[in-house]
Amino acid sequence: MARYNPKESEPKWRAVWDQANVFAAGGPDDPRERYYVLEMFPYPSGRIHMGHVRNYALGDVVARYKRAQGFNVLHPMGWDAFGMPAENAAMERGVHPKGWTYDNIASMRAELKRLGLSIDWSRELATCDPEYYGQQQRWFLMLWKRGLAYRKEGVVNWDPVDNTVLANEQVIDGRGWRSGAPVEKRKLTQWFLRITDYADDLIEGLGQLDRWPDKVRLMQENWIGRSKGLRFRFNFAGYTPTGFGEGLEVYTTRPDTLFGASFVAVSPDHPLAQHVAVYHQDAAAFIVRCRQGGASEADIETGEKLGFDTGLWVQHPFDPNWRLKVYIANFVLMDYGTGAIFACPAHDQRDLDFARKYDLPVRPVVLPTGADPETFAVTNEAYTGPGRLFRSDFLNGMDVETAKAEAIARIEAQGLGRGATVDRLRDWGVSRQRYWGCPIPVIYCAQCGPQPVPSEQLPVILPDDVTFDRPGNPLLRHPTWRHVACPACGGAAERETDTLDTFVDSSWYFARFTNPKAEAAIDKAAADAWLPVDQYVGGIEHAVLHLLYARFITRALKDEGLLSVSEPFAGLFTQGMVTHETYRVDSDGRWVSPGEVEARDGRLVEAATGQPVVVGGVEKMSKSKKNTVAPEDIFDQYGVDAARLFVMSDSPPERDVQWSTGGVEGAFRFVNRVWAEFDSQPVAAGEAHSDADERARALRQATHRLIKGVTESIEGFRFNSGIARLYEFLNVLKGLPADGAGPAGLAARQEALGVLARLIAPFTPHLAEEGWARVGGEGLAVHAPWPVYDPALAADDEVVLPVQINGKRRCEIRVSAGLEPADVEKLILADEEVTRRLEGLSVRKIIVVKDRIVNIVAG
RNA sequence: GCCCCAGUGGCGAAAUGGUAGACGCGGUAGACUCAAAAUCUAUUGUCGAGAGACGUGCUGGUUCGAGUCCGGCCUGGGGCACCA
Repeated sequence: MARYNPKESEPKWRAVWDQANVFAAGGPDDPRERYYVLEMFPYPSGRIHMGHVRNYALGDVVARYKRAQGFNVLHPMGWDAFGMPAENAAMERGVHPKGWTYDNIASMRAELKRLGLSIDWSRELATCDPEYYGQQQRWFLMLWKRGLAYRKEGVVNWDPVDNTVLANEQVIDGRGWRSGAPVEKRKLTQWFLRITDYADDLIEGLGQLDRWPDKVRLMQENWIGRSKGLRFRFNFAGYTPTGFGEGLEVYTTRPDTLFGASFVAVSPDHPLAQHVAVYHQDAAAFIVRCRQGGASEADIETGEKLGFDTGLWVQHPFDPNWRLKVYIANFVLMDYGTGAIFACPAHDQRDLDFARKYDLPVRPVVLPTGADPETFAVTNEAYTGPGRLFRSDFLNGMDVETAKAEAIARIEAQGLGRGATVDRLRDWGVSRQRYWGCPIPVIYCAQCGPQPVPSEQLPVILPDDVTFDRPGNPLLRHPTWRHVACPACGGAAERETDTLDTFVDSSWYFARFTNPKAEAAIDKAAADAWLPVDQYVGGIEHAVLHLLYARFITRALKDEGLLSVSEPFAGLFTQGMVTHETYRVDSDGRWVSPGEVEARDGRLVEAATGQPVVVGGVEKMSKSKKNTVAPEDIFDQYGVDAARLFVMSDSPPERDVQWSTGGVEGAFRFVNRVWAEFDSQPVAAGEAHSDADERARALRQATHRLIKGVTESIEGFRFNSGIARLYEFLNVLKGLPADGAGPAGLAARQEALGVLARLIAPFTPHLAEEGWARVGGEGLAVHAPWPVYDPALAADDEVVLPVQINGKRRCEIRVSAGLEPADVEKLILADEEVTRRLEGLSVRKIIVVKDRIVNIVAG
């Protein structure tokens, strides 16, 4: 009996799969029902990490299971290949982003292949391939034509050292994540995608995504942030600034508090503020101060409210004699609502802070239940709870919701405004001043304005001859690339040198996978056949950005006629992270990696120095904390199957899993023990033991229950429970005496092993093939159909019913399964032990739950 | 601050309102071995010699019966955040 050798076995089976091309998705004529499984494609950073192992192993379980169930499975892989790290590598190490990226892809592809994933590699794509991003340029131009892409001057985070725009995620504590320089707010003309056009639909669509985690749907809903309120205008009192004859429009969610109005405020970026600044030097200075990234960030952190009194006044909509001051205020955002508010300090904390600072009136108008209208006052904490309106004329006595509706109705009747919903969601700024991204296919002509690059000139390919010796965008200083003729007039013109946010690249790759070689961006027939993705698997960190952008782009492309679905992902599963203990040297606090730590005399020390090591928290594996474990090392030591098994066995897939050496060793032991069962020769049918038939039946029952259990666990994404069933079954199998099994016993064992090989196949595919071959299975395990259980065998014939007396378990009784409660009751009362325990008590009630439990209420 | 989720042995965890702790890790004892590793066997929630009692963050409630359902609190994690 040889020990299982994954190093020999695993590559062997991968070669067999490759040769038989078993993972290629079936074409249009394939009669099987289609099933599309997709994991979020990786960024080619260089090496795979345990998070990848977990993500792709989870997806692979689904893919292999569905294939065994008889589905025509599409399970592709690609690379989210554009992005900053490639440029950083170029700047730091002088390598070209393109070479760096494709090298990384090559090594990561090899690592992923080693994982034994059932991927259709013929569909592989990288977003940095011109065939991919060129198609993206084509549909980008379609969106522009429809007005879904547009240019706008917007305020961006600008890194003054790196000379580039930073995404919000790249700003840490007000500083650029790379340069460490304070980030400035800068106005730049940028390309935007009109995601706000789809805000309604994106919210409504969430309701149909019943195979998405509630958490993700909720996060998207919050992100879109719809609020209901009133949009109305104030007329100016006295002087009306030029251009504001229509008044000043504000948005509020609390129209009920209009009688508590104290002042009106506009954003520093509001046209009115700009207007005032023309005449007022102090106003101009105030606006500059608000704009300065650093200053305003700090103000926000301390929550300090700053304002500038414009000297203008507006009329209260319900009382023309009531005048309100107009301020420019730093806490009012231009890109939310109308960029202007009316303030009710008594019922809004920010307004209250501002009112206290500038000594403005605070008038409570909502009275909490039970409060005294004479004495109720707001001092330093605004009252935002429910109550009844008071000091509010026609709103008096109404609750907040009624008052809101009434105030809106009045304003509408007066023709000053309308009830409105406003979303927190902003349009998506997609311009990046980077080289390593998809060029935006636009040409700027001084005469003709922005022009789309003509179709025959697409794709706009990134030039290879660029330099990274200086910060900023290499495309901007390339000597020739951007100088082109205007497609309209033929005169001298310039290309757009910005590239698209990489989230654009990942917003449609799932559609491209359905036919990655298509002439058009999307092969409609293939996309219609495969989309939506039946099961998408990835990290929760993409709950909003990627998953929202993909939903948006899918809708935009549908409206463009390129797709037929609105929702790209019918099922979504968000898996947890892989964590590990952290270790630090006690004396100097240095992080040390698990491999550098060893136990000496019952204490942990750093192997190299002997210094004591303290165990820190369990955290996500990260290079900075040095708590990573390299997948390749694990594969070398324990094999791929053990690694796959462990990341799925120890925790439910949605939760974090803690990597531990002991844990992977346990998985490795299981692999070996399973192998030992496959490898053991069936005992020659000699003299059958007297209870051989009984044992055979018990094994068959266990086998069929196992099929049921594992199948249900996979269907419910409870892979850890499914694996526990397999462990359990192995213990049963090992516990059965080999001799005297008899013909029935041998047959049952043969059945058990054949079932086991197929049930482990999604988790440990290599071992499954080895076992399937050993037990004489037909063809390959990957081609073997998923076993079907016999319900009669999976059911119990006898059950042990616990007997409770007054809710406490006292004894148990063995009865045949399915026995009616009335009959159980008779048996119970006749039972010796029950009778003994009931001595001195009178039975009041007996509750029998069929095949479950008996509870006797006695007193 | 607002919104959401989770608290079960030494650890990761399991449990359609029905025997709490399956399965794994770790521990203990034993077998094999000259010895160790590996492997195998037994055992392992706490208290108790035992019968038994007590145990799912705390606290009330619903129920014949609550880890599970409902109310209040505590702790931890996540998301959003001058969003009017």
